[in-house]
Amino acid sequence: MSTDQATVWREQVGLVLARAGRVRGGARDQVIELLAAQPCALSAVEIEDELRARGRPIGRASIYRVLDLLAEHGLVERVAVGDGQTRFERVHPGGHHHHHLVCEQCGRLVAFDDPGLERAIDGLSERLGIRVESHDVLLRGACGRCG
Amino acid sequence: MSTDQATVWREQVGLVLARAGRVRGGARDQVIELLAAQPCALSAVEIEDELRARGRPIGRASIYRVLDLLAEHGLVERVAVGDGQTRFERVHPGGHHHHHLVCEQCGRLVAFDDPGLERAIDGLSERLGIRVESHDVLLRGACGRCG
DNA sequence: ATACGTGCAAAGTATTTGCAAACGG
DNA sequence: CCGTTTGCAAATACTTTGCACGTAT
Repeated sequence: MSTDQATVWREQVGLVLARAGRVRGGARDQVIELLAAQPCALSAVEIEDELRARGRPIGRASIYRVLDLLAEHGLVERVAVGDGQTRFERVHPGGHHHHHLVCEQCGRLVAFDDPGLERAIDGLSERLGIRVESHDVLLRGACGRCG
Repeated sequence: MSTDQATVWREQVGLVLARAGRVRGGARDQVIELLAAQPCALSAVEIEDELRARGRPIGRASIYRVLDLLAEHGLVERVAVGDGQTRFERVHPGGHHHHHLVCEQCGRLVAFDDPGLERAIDGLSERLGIRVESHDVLLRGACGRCG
């Protein structure tokens, strides 16, 4: 068995979808393959452009349907950066999740994680009398290259 | 002088816009008045609906222009919740900013703040070698009423 | 008078949906 | 075969822009 992150995720996706009675298809495989190889989140439009650039053009509607399907099964996570585009990135079973910095200079999306931040957020439930199911942190600033 | 939050903000807006050479207008005053009275963020569409319901219909384009103007001058902040709508809420000079919880049951947007969270985020700049200009935290879960 | 403000209609962009054809098991 | 998947085109939904007219100072 493989421990490579991309491969693990690809296998996980295959399992979950098969169990859900889904049949494989060319378009979906392409989207999954592309997402598996990404270090960070991509939008539907970015996926469309990238696949077209690779000579595997796929209908935009299909891309949205694939992303919806993956999101329903918790295989990808929606990342809202605040420009009018929703981005998607793989979610790993273990829960090892991270957050993002949008670089205001180069526009790149950079991932990071921080245990202290997670701890601070975990403490909120109790302190505020709410139940927190999930959370997102978005930073704006300058990335390591631009800073 | 008033210390009421809503009034302070309204006065601040008047000052800044006057200094920027802006002339008052009916539509803008309505939007500002509405935002001043809000406890939390509103979208352009919500503003339009609310003003229409109050018998003061205003063109949607004007609402967007007013919000853009206010945002340019740092008088409102954009809040992205991840449904395809941008929301806006007043920003206070002192910087006393907060974050949001989207209740998955009732859909309400609830504000909260937490010094520990801010501290954790402030520490990131150094630890990650990036420069953080601003940040947003979005929680999903159940609010006090629904939890 | 002059620049700013406003509304309407049209354009733009991201996303969703309907439907018929192609495909997988 | 039969249900799933796909692509296309059309429909939505939010937001932006162009333009003619109204208004504040």
